[in-house]
Amino acid sequence: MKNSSIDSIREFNRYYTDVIGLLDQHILDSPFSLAEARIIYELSHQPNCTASDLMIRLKMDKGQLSRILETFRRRGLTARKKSKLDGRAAHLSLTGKGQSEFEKLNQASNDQIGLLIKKISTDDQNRLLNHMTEIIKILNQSL
Amino acid sequence: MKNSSIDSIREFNRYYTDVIGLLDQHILDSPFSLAEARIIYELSHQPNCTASDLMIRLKMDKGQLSRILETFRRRGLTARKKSKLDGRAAHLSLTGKGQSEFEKLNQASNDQIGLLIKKISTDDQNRLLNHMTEIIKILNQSL
DNA sequence: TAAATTTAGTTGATTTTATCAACTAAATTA
DNA sequence: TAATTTAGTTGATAAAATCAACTAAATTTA
Repeated sequence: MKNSSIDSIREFNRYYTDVIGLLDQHILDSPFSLAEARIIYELSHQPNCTASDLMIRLKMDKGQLSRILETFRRRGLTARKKSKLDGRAAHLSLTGKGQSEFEKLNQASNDQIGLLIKKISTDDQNRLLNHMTEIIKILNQSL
Repeated sequence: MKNSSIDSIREFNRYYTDVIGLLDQHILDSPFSLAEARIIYELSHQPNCTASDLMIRLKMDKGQLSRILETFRRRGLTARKKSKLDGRAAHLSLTGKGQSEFEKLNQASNDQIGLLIKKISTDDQNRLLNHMTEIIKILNQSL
C-alpha cells in the first residue's frame, strides 16, 4: 500500500479522535467518568453479564473495574446476584436508578449527535451512515 | 433524523474507538505516553509552534503541557527559542534526537496500519480511503 | 480423587495523568 | 498609565490506570 494512503488513514484517525472527543464531552456534565459511562452502557445492553465479560469487552483492568462496580453498588446503580453455575462469578444488572442514569446519558449522547448532524442534508446524512457501515464491513475483514 | 440513524453513528463511534485504541497500542512499547506522542507529532508537523498553539490544537491543559515540554527539554528532544515578537512566548522545535524519536513513532504507527489493512484487497483499500475522506467532507459541514 | 493450575473477583500500593488555582512577566486594551 | 488579558510555570490535589498479592471457586491432570 502506498504511503500516502496510510497517511490518509492516519489523518482520518486524528480527525475522528477529535469527533469522538467532542461527542464524549457531555459526560463531563454527568456524575460519571468516561470509563463509568461505558460500563453503564454495557450493563444496559448486556444485562446479567459478569465483571469478566465487561473486562474483556471494555479491555479494562480488573482492579479498576472491580472498584468502579463497587461504587456503583454503593450508589445503588447496580445489583449483583451470584451465578448458580460459577460460585466465583456474579451477574450484574442496572437497578431502576441505574437504568434511569443510563437513560440520561443515552439521551445526552443522542442529543450531542443530533447537534453534530442537524445542519447536514438528509442525503448527506444517509451517505454518512453508508460510509460508516462500509468502513466497518471492510475493516471487519481484518479485525 | 431517525433514532436508528443515530444508533448507527454511535455504533460506528464505539467500533472506531476500538480501532483507534488498537492502532495506538504501539505507543505502549515506546518511551512516550499517548499525550507525549501526540505532542511530538505536532512538533514535527508544526515546527516553531508555541506551547499555546499546542494547547489549542491538542486541547490539552496548559499545566500538563508545560510539564511535558519541560521533560522533553531535559531529555534533549526539543529546543526552544524566545519569540522576537512576543517576549512571553517560545517557539518549539524537535532536536535531531527528537526528530529521530518522532521517526520511530511514525514508523511504528505506519506499520500498525499496514498490519491492519494488509489482508484487504486493493479495491477495498481504495474504497476504505474514499469512505474516510467522504466522512471528513460531510462532517466538516458541521465542525 | 488428590494435587496442581487456572479463573473470577477483591484489595493494597503505587504511578501516571489530569485538573485547578495561584503566580510572574510580557502584551494589549481602555 | 492603569487595568486587563495572555503565555507560560509551578504547586497542590484529585482522578485514573497499573501491577501485584491474595482468596475462593472451578478446572485440569496425573
